[in-house]
Amino acid sequence: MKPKTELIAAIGEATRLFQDSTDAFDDAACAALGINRTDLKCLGMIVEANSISAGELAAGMGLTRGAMTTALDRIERAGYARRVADPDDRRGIRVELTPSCMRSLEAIWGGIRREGEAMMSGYTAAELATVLRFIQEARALQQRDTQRVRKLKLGNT
Amino acid sequence: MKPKTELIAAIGEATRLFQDSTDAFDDAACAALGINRTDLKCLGMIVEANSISAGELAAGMGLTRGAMTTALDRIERAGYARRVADPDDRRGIRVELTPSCMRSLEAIWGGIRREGEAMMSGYTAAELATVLRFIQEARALQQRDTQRVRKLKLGNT
DNA sequence: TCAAATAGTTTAATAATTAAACTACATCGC
DNA sequence: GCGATGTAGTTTAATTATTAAACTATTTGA
Repeated sequence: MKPKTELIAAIGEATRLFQDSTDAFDDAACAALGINRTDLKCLGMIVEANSISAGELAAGMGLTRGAMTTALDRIERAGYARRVADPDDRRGIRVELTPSCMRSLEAIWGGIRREGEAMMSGYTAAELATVLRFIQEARALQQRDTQRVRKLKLGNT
Repeated sequence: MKPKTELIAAIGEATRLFQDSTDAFDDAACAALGINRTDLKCLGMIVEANSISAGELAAGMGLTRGAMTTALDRIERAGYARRVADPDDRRGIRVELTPSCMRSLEAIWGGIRREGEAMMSGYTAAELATVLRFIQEARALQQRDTQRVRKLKLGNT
């Protein structure tokens, strides 16, 4: 077994490479769908929520409502989502994926999801529990540090 | 211990959340530095390479050389990198980080790197080896699937 | 019931990117 | 050596994405 310091350095590097590879995957997904990264992230949020208002979407995306309007115009024109009237608020709309979009997302992510599950089934439950704990701790740490960085003002000293 | 199917589902979800949190961290880093995501990714590539030509940078970023010129203009104006003449090719330039940029990057990433190392030191060497293997397998799988998705043409059926 | 707030759209201006033309230098075949 | 061809980076014009702010329609609540 390698010493811990080496393993720790290797995990740091591997994590960075994994993030790069996630980025490349998302780029390929955008190219396949013929949309940009903003719109892909938007589709992801709609999938999570199942149905979501334009305002909630804008807030979650970190976009202005104006930008959200044009993004939804693009996405709707591409046939991936639809605005539907909000039954509870006549000013509002809700956004839903089209069936065609769900099929496309499945064509892109279905394979890697199934392969990932197969890969993970090669680990013992104890190992999986370790991996899960690791990922959750890493995320918690990263979220705390994001708070710290948000307060950071760099004077470019 | 939870059953494996539950652990597998939980790891999938945790990975997604970790990616979102990485995205949020990078956004905060951009805000602190006063640059955009393109330029942040660019700084990351320069850090990795230590010194890199404009053309290599453009290729790595997936940008045209024209876009690279304007990105480097922005980054140089912000004081984070410098063009220096390539000693081996009088047409070429090489890009390097400024000392000020290195300090800013350390101010942003130094904390999380140290905290990450401290967090990992709470795991046994065997556990770390499992985590490392997991991340590397996940990346390999994702890279194979990226290839597949690159060939995918979706007719939006 | 009317004033203030909210949801979404529109508009004008700005920022980032591409494609293509351009300049300067390097390299390859003769 | 020398000219043809290729390469590195920049410039320019057009396109795309985003913001800020004004605007319309509706809701909320005093």
